[in-house]
Amino acid sequence: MRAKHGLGQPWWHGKFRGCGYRITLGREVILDILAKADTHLSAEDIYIKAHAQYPNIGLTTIYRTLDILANLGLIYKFDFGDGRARYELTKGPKGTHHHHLICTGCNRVIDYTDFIDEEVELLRQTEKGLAKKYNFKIINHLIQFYGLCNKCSVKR
Amino acid sequence: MRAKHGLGQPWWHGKFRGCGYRITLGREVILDILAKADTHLSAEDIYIKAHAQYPNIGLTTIYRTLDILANLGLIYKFDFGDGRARYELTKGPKGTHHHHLICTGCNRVIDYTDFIDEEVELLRQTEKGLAKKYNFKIINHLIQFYGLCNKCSVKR
DNA sequence: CTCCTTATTGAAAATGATTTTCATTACCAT
DNA sequence: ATGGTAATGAAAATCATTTTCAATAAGGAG
Repeated sequence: MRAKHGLGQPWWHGKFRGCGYRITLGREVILDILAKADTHLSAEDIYIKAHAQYPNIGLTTIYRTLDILANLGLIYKFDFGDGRARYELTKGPKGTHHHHLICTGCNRVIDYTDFIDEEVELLRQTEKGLAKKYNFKIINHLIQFYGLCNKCSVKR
Repeated sequence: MRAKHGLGQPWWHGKFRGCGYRITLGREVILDILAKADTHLSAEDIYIKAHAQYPNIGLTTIYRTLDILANLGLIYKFDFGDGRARYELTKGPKGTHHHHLICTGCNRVIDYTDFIDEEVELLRQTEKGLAKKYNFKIINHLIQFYGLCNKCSVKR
């Protein structure tokens, strides 16, 4: 536990406290799990893992904490089309911005970072244009590609 | 009703029949509503409208038909983050491909077509690269921008 | 046009993810 | 150390979407 960032307090304590939220064991466990995750976890996935470390935690707390984290912009909430939300730290362990490639056959999700630079550059320009034209303050974007992975492609 | 496409049968009858689906009154009503819609309708929105024209229709039929339509690629299914799916004809009345700008404050959704050409061109290239690298057959893409509209921006 | 197979339908019940309620517990500023 | 208040868990409530099942209706064959 206590996933520290070098020395001192975990990186998120500051932002958390600054917004009037308290640091609790449950929240530490949840953030720890998110930080270590290498895939996109659902609320229940997180619950299972958290429960192993801290059996008293309830699913309700998972949902509440994820909601706060998403509002603070510390995590992204995704819908990959399978009826349950998935969560991911905004700045992953590697801090790499990525987009998703989703197989509609088996629901596999591939993170890719290729071409990201060109995409991001175009997005930046698009954002600027849209912000001006529609008087919108753009905060975030979502890009996903849907298709069939090689296995599902053959299977069909 | 009977939204014809010039002369002859409605444009979707062919694809529908070709896949072994039957043409029913309920389905005609639903497609008619989608074709006339100028916003992104939820299943319930469609149900309300359909029910006005054809009171016997059930919500179940709406869901089932939307599912078929999405599988046939005749409609897109979107998640704008408010807990209910929204549907839109793949080829709208104007046939314009567009992306979405979503206000996280009030859930308003703006369709935009600006910069679409550049976006689509970049996506095409990205798709090609991804398809090769990950051995994926890419069928579709999703691009959404999230932010605050001017009203919500001020309100906060 | 009539018959027959089979897809489709509506109503009601089931499902399953997420929220809410509420009494209890535990941060943490003072 | 302690009081005010945010946070918690359990259980119940919501709510969109699915499933079940018996009844109905497309639409091809004859």
